[in-house]
Amino acid sequence: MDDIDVKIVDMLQQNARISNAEISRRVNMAPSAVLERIKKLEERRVIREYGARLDPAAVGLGLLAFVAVKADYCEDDDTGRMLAAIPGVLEVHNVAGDDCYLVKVRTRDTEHLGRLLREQFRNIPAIRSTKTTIVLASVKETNSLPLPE
Amino acid sequence: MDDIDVKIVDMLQQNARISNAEISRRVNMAPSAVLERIKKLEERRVIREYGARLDPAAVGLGLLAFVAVKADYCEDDDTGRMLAAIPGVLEVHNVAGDDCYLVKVRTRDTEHLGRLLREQFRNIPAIRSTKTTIVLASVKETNSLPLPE
DNA sequence: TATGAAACGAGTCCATT
DNA sequence: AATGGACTCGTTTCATA
Repeated sequence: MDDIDVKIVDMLQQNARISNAEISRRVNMAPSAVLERIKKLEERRVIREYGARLDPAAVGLGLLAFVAVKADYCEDDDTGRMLAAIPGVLEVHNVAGDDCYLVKVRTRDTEHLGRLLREQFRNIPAIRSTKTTIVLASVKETNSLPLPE
Repeated sequence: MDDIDVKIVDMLQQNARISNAEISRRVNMAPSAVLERIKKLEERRVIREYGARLDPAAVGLGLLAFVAVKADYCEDDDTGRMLAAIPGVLEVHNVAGDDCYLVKVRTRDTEHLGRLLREQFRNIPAIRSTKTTIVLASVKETNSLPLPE
Protein backbone atom coordinates (compact mmCIF):
# COMPACT_ATOMS: atom_id res chain seq x y z
CA MET A 1 0.00 0.00 0.00
CA ASP A 2 1.70 3.17 -1.18
CA ASP A 3 0.31 6.71 -1.08
CA ILE A 4 -1.61 6.23 -4.30
CA ASP A 5 -3.33 3.11 -2.99
CA VAL A 6 -4.34 5.04 0.11
CA LYS A 7 -5.80 7.81 -2.04
CA ILE A 8 -7.69 5.31 -4.15
CA VAL A 9 -9.23 3.41 -1.24
CA ASP A 10 -10.15 6.67 0.43
CA MET A 11 -11.98 7.87 -2.68
CA LEU A 12 -13.79 4.55 -2.89
CA GLN A 13 -14.64 4.72 0.81
CA GLN A 14 -16.15 8.14 0.31
CA ASN A 15 -18.02 7.28 -2.90
CA ALA A 16 -17.95 3.72 -4.17
CA ARG A 17 -19.69 4.70 -7.41
CA ILE A 18 -16.94 7.05 -8.56
CA SER A 19 -15.69 6.07 -12.02
CA ASN A 20 -12.21 4.69 -12.63
CA ALA A 21 -11.73 7.53 -15.07
CA GLU A 22 -12.39 10.08 -12.35
CA ILE A 23 -10.03 8.34 -9.93
CA SER A 24 -7.33 8.22 -12.58
CA ARG A 25 -7.66 11.96 -13.21
CA ARG A 26 -7.33 12.69 -9.47
CA VAL A 27 -4.16 10.62 -9.09
CA ASN A 28 -2.71 11.58 -12.50
CA MET A 29 -2.52 8.07 -13.87
CA ALA A 30 -3.84 6.13 -16.80
CA PRO A 31 -7.23 4.49 -16.19
CA SER A 32 -5.73 1.08 -16.91
CA ALA A 33 -3.16 1.52 -14.14
CA VAL A 34 -5.86 2.48 -11.66
CA LEU A 35 -7.92 -0.52 -12.70
CA GLU A 36 -4.94 -2.80 -12.00
CA ARG A 37 -4.45 -1.30 -8.56
CA ILE A 38 -8.11 -1.62 -7.61
CA LYS A 39 -8.15 -5.25 -8.72
CA LYS A 40 -5.14 -6.00 -6.57
CA LEU A 41 -6.61 -4.20 -3.56
CA GLU A 42 -9.74 -6.31 -3.99
CA GLU A 43 -7.70 -9.51 -4.34
CA ARG A 44 -5.66 -8.72 -1.24
CA ARG A 45 -9.00 -8.04 0.49
CA VAL A 46 -7.92 -4.57 1.56
CA ILE A 47 -11.19 -3.62 -0.11
CA ARG A 48 -13.78 -6.03 1.26
CA GLU A 49 -16.92 -4.95 -0.57
CA TYR A 50 -18.84 -2.03 -2.00
CA GLY A 51 -22.20 -1.16 -0.50
CA ALA A 52 -24.96 1.42 -0.54
CA ARG A 53 -25.98 2.73 2.86
CA LEU A 54 -29.75 2.97 3.06
CA ASP A 55 -32.01 4.92 5.37
CA PRO A 56 -33.11 2.15 7.76
CA ALA A 57 -36.42 3.86 8.51
CA ALA A 58 -37.23 3.99 4.79
CA VAL A 59 -37.16 0.20 4.63
CA GLY A 60 -39.13 -0.34 7.82
CA LEU A 61 -36.26 -0.79 10.26
CA GLY A 62 -36.63 2.30 12.38
CA LEU A 63 -35.35 0.81 15.63
CA LEU A 64 -31.69 0.24 16.43
CA ALA A 65 -30.56 -1.67 19.51
CA PHE A 66 -27.47 -3.25 20.98
CA VAL A 67 -27.86 -6.53 22.83
CA ALA A 68 -25.25 -7.83 25.26
CA VAL A 69 -25.50 -11.62 25.32
CA LYS A 70 -24.23 -13.94 28.05
CA ALA A 71 -23.65 -17.51 26.97
CA ASP A 72 -22.27 -20.67 28.58
CA TYR A 73 -19.19 -20.81 26.41
CA CYS A 74 -17.87 -17.60 24.95
CA GLU A 75 -15.35 -19.47 22.87
CA ASP A 76 -17.94 -21.59 21.09
CA ASP A 77 -18.44 -19.90 17.75
CA ASP A 78 -21.68 -21.75 17.01
CA THR A 79 -23.61 -19.33 19.20
CA GLY A 80 -22.08 -16.43 17.34
CA ARG A 81 -23.01 -17.95 14.00
CA MET A 82 -26.58 -18.60 15.12
CA LEU A 83 -26.87 -14.99 16.25
CA ALA A 84 -25.44 -13.80 12.93
CA ALA A 85 -28.07 -15.76 11.02
CA ILE A 86 -31.03 -13.97 12.64
CA PRO A 87 -32.64 -11.44 10.25
CA GLY A 88 -32.04 -7.91 11.46
CA VAL A 89 -28.79 -8.83 13.20
CA LEU A 90 -26.18 -6.66 11.51
CA GLU A 91 -23.18 -7.19 13.74
CA VAL A 92 -22.05 -9.87 16.16
CA HIS A 93 -18.90 -9.21 18.14
CA ASN A 94 -17.19 -11.54 20.53
CA VAL A 95 -16.20 -9.31 23.45
CA ALA A 96 -13.98 -9.40 26.48
CA GLY A 97 -15.67 -8.94 29.83
CA ASP A 98 -18.82 -10.15 31.54
CA ASP A 99 -20.75 -10.74 28.35
CA CYS A 100 -19.77 -13.01 25.48
CA TYR A 101 -21.32 -11.15 22.56
CA LEU A 102 -22.33 -7.67 21.64
CA VAL A 103 -24.99 -7.70 18.93
CA LYS A 104 -26.21 -4.81 16.80
CA VAL A 105 -29.75 -5.31 15.61
CA ARG A 106 -32.32 -3.36 13.61
CA THR A 107 -36.06 -4.01 13.78
CA ARG A 108 -39.27 -2.22 12.86
CA ASP A 109 -40.15 -1.24 16.43
CA THR A 110 -39.91 -2.34 20.06
CA GLU A 111 -42.62 -4.94 19.57
CA HIS A 112 -40.64 -6.64 16.81
CA LEU A 113 -37.49 -6.37 18.89
CA GLY A 114 -39.22 -8.07 21.82
CA ARG A 115 -40.42 -10.86 19.57
CA LEU A 116 -36.92 -11.28 18.12
CA LEU A 117 -35.38 -11.58 21.57
CA ARG A 118 -37.99 -14.02 22.82
CA GLU A 119 -38.35 -16.15 19.72
CA GLN A 120 -34.86 -16.06 18.24
CA PHE A 121 -32.25 -15.12 20.82
CA ARG A 122 -33.69 -17.13 23.71
CA ASN A 123 -34.01 -20.21 21.52
CA ILE A 124 -30.26 -20.48 21.15
CA PRO A 125 -29.37 -23.12 23.77
CA ALA A 126 -26.14 -21.66 25.12
CA ILE A 127 -27.61 -18.21 25.75
CA ARG A 128 -28.01 -17.43 29.46
CA SER A 129 -29.27 -13.88 29.37
CA THR A 130 -29.55 -10.75 27.23
CA LYS A 131 -29.37 -7.10 28.12
CA THR A 132 -30.77 -4.71 25.54
CA THR A 133 -29.83 -1.07 25.02
CA ILE A 134 -32.19 0.92 22.84
CA VAL A 135 -30.75 3.66 20.61
CA LEU A 136 -32.71 6.89 20.84
CA ALA A 137 -30.75 8.75 18.17
CA SER A 138 -27.59 8.17 16.17
CA VAL A 139 -25.33 11.22 16.21
CA LYS A 140 -22.82 9.58 13.84
CA GLU A 141 -22.81 6.34 11.92
CA THR A 142 -20.19 5.60 9.32
CA ASN A 143 -17.70 2.94 8.38
CA SER A 144 -15.27 5.24 6.66
CA LEU A 145 -11.96 4.64 8.34
CA PRO A 146 -9.66 7.59 8.99
CA LEU A 147 -6.68 7.22 6.66
CA PRO A 148 -3.27 8.93 6.88
CA GLU A 149 -2.70 11.77 4.41
CA MET B 1 -40.93 2.45 -3.08
CA ASP B 2 -42.35 -0.29 -5.27
CA ASP B 3 -40.91 -3.77 -5.82
CA ILE B 4 -38.51 -2.55 -8.48
CA ASP B 5 -37.10 0.13 -6.18
CA VAL B 6 -36.55 -2.52 -3.52
CA LYS B 7 -34.71 -4.72 -6.02
CA ILE B 8 -32.56 -1.80 -7.12
CA VAL B 9 -31.55 -0.71 -3.62
CA ASP B 10 -30.84 -4.30 -2.68
CA MET B 11 -28.52 -4.74 -5.65
CA LEU B 12 -26.75 -1.51 -4.73
CA GLN B 13 -26.53 -2.61 -1.10
CA GLN B 14 -24.87 -5.84 -2.18
CA ASN B 15 -22.54 -4.24 -4.72
CA ALA B 16 -22.47 -0.49 -5.08
CA ARG B 17 -20.20 -0.67 -8.12
CA ILE B 18 -22.68 -2.63 -10.24
CA SER B 19 -23.38 -0.82 -13.53
CA ASN B 20 -26.73 0.76 -14.33
CA ALA B 21 -26.78 -1.39 -17.43
CA GLU B 22 -26.53 -4.55 -15.35
CA ILE B 23 -29.26 -3.38 -12.99
CA SER B 24 -31.50 -2.54 -15.92
CA ARG B 25 -31.03 -6.02 -17.37
CA ARG B 26 -31.94 -7.63 -14.06
CA VAL B 27 -35.15 -5.64 -13.68
CA ASN B 28 -36.02 -5.73 -17.41
CA MET B 29 -36.04 -1.99 -17.91
CA ALA B 30 -34.32 0.58 -20.03
CA PRO B 31 -31.09 1.97 -18.49
CA SER B 32 -32.53 5.48 -18.59
CA ALA B 33 -35.50 4.41 -16.47
CA VAL B 34 -33.22 2.83 -13.89
CA LEU B 35 -31.08 5.96 -13.82
CA GLU B 36 -34.19 8.03 -13.08
CA ARG B 37 -35.19 5.74 -10.22
CA ILE B 38 -31.75 5.75 -8.66
CA LYS B 39 -31.60 9.55 -8.84
CA LYS B 40 -34.93 9.80 -7.06
CA LEU B 41 -33.91 7.29 -4.40
CA GLU B 42 -30.81 9.39 -3.79
CA GLU B 43 -32.85 12.61 -3.69
CA ARG B 44 -35.34 11.12 -1.23
CA ARG B 45 -32.31 9.98 0.79
CA VAL B 46 -33.46 6.37 0.79
CA ILE B 47 -29.94 5.79 -0.50
CA ARG B 48 -27.64 7.74 1.82
CA GLU B 49 -24.24 7.04 0.31
CA TYR B 50 -22.04 4.53 -1.45
CA GLY B 51 -18.97 3.25 0.32
CA ALA B 52 -16.19 0.73 0.10
CA ARG B 53 -15.70 -1.39 3.20
CA LEU B 54 -12.01 -1.75 3.96
CA ASP B 55 -10.15 -4.25 6.07
CA PRO B 56 -9.48 -2.17 9.20
CA ALA B 57 -6.32 -4.09 10.05
CA ALA B 58 -4.92 -3.32 6.58
CA VAL B 59 -5.02 0.40 7.36
CA GLY B 60 -3.61 0.09 10.86
CA LEU B 61 -6.85 0.00 12.83
CA GLY B 62 -6.79 -3.51 14.19
CA LEU B 63 -8.61 -2.83 17.43
CA LEU B 64 -12.37 -2.39 17.73
CA ALA B 65 -14.02 -1.27 20.95
CA PHE B 66 -17.35 -0.02 22.23
CA VAL B 67 -17.35 2.70 24.85
CA ALA B 68 -20.34 3.44 27.08
CA VAL B 69 -20.19 7.08 28.09
CA LYS B 70 -21.94 8.69 31.05
CA ALA B 71 -22.40 12.43 30.79
CA ASP B 72 -24.08 15.13 32.85
CA TYR B 73 -26.76 15.86 30.32
CA CYS B 74 -27.77 13.13 27.91
CA GLU B 75 -29.94 15.50 25.96
CA ASP B 76 -27.14 17.94 25.23
CA ASP B 77 -26.06 17.08 21.70
CA ASP B 78 -22.79 19.00 21.98
CA THR B 79 -21.19 16.10 23.80
CA GLY B 80 -22.34 13.74 21.05
CA ARG B 81 -20.91 16.01 18.39
CA MET B 82 -17.60 16.31 20.21
CA LEU B 83 -17.39 12.52 20.45
CA ALA B 84 -18.23 12.20 16.76
CA ALA B 85 -15.37 14.52 15.83
CA ILE B 86 -12.69 12.33 17.45
CA PRO B 87 -10.65 10.42 14.82
CA GLY B 88 -11.37 6.72 15.02
CA VAL B 89 -14.88 7.24 16.38
CA LEU B 90 -17.13 5.60 13.79
CA GLU B 91 -20.46 5.65 15.56
CA VAL B 92 -22.04 7.68 18.34
CA HIS B 93 -25.45 6.62 19.54
CA ASN B 94 -27.57 8.34 22.13
CA VAL B 95 -28.98 5.49 24.19
CA ALA B 96 -31.68 4.89 26.77
CA GLY B 97 -30.57 3.60 30.14
CA ASP B 98 -27.77 4.31 32.59
CA ASP B 99 -25.35 5.61 30.00
CA CYS B 100 -25.88 8.50 27.64
CA TYR B 101 -23.83 7.39 24.66
CA LEU B 102 -22.60 4.21 23.11
CA VAL B 103 -19.54 4.85 20.93
CA LYS B 104 -17.94 2.52 18.40
CA VAL B 105 -14.26 3.23 17.96
CA ARG B 106 -11.34 1.77 16.01
CA THR B 107 -7.71 2.30 16.94
CA ARG B 108 -4.36 0.69 16.16
CA ASP B 109 -4.05 -1.14 19.49
CA THR B 110 -4.90 -0.93 23.18
CA GLU B 111 -2.22 1.65 23.80
CA HIS B 112 -3.73 4.00 21.23
CA LEU B 113 -7.18 3.30 22.65
CA GLY B 114 -5.99 4.20 26.13
CA ARG B 115 -4.52 7.43 24.88
CA LEU B 116 -7.71 8.26 23.01
CA LEU B 117 -9.82 7.75 26.13
CA ARG B 118 -7.51 9.77 28.35
CA GLU B 119 -6.68 12.57 25.96
CA GLN B 120 -9.87 12.92 23.95
CA PHE B 121 -12.86 11.44 25.75
CA ARG B 122 -11.96 12.65 29.24
CA ASN B 123 -11.36 16.15 27.95
CA ILE B 124 -14.99 16.58 27.04
CA PRO B 125 -16.34 18.54 30.04
CA ALA B 126 -19.72 16.86 30.44
CA ILE B 127 -18.31 13.33 30.44
CA ARG B 128 -18.52 11.70 33.89
CA SER B 129 -17.19 8.22 33.12
CA THR B 130 -16.49 5.71 30.38
CA LYS B 131 -16.73 1.96 30.32
CA THR B 132 -14.89 0.22 27.49
CA THR B 133 -15.63 -3.15 25.96
CA ILE B 134 -12.91 -4.62 23.77
CA VAL B 135 -13.91 -6.70 20.75
CA LEU B 136 -11.93 -9.93 20.51
CA ALA B 137 -13.40 -11.05 17.18
CA SER B 138 -16.20 -9.93 14.88
CA VAL B 139 -18.38 -12.85 13.81
CA LYS B 140 -20.48 -10.66 11.53
CA GLU B 141 -20.25 -7.04 10.48
CA THR B 142 -22.43 -5.64 7.74
CA ASN B 143 -24.78 -2.80 7.09
CA SER B 144 -26.85 -4.53 4.48
CA LEU B 145 -30.40 -4.29 5.67
CA PRO B 146 -32.72 -7.27 5.21
CA LEU B 147 -35.27 -6.26 2.58
CA PRO B 148 -38.63 -7.89 1.83
CA GLU B 149 -38.77 -10.07 -1.31
C1' DT C 1 4.04 -1.61 -12.73
C1' DA C 2 2.65 2.11 -16.00
C1' DT C 3 1.26 3.72 -20.63
C1' DG C 4 -1.63 4.47 -24.78
C1' DA C 5 -4.44 2.79 -28.55
C1' DA C 6 -8.41 0.45 -29.83
C1' DA C 7 -12.68 -1.92 -29.33
C1' DC C 8 -16.41 -2.38 -26.81
C1' DG C 9 -19.84 -1.25 -23.45
C1' DA C 10 -22.05 2.03 -20.35
C1' DG C 11 -23.88 6.69 -19.01
C1' DT C 12 -26.74 10.32 -20.02
C1' DC C 13 -29.93 13.38 -22.44
C1' DC C 14 -34.09 14.10 -24.69
C1' DA C 15 -38.05 13.61 -27.76
C1' DT C 16 -41.84 10.68 -27.55
C1' DT C 17 -45.55 7.97 -25.58
C1' DA D 1 -42.92 7.21 -15.32
C1' DA D 2 -40.85 4.37 -19.26
C1' DT D 3 -38.78 3.88 -23.92
C1' DG D 4 -35.30 4.07 -27.66
C1' DG D 5 -31.96 6.59 -30.28
C1' DA D 6 -27.89 9.33 -30.33
C1' DC D 7 -24.02 11.00 -28.52
C1' DT D 8 -20.53 11.09 -25.10
C1' DC D 9 -17.68 9.00 -21.93
C1' DG D 10 -15.87 5.09 -19.35
C1' DT D 11 -14.04 0.27 -19.16
C1' DT D 12 -11.08 -3.15 -20.37
C1' DT D 13 -7.51 -5.56 -22.93
C1' DC D 14 -3.16 -5.87 -24.79
C1' DA D 15 1.26 -4.68 -26.87
C1' DT D 16 4.95 -2.10 -25.35
C1' DA D 17 8.19 0.44 -22.42
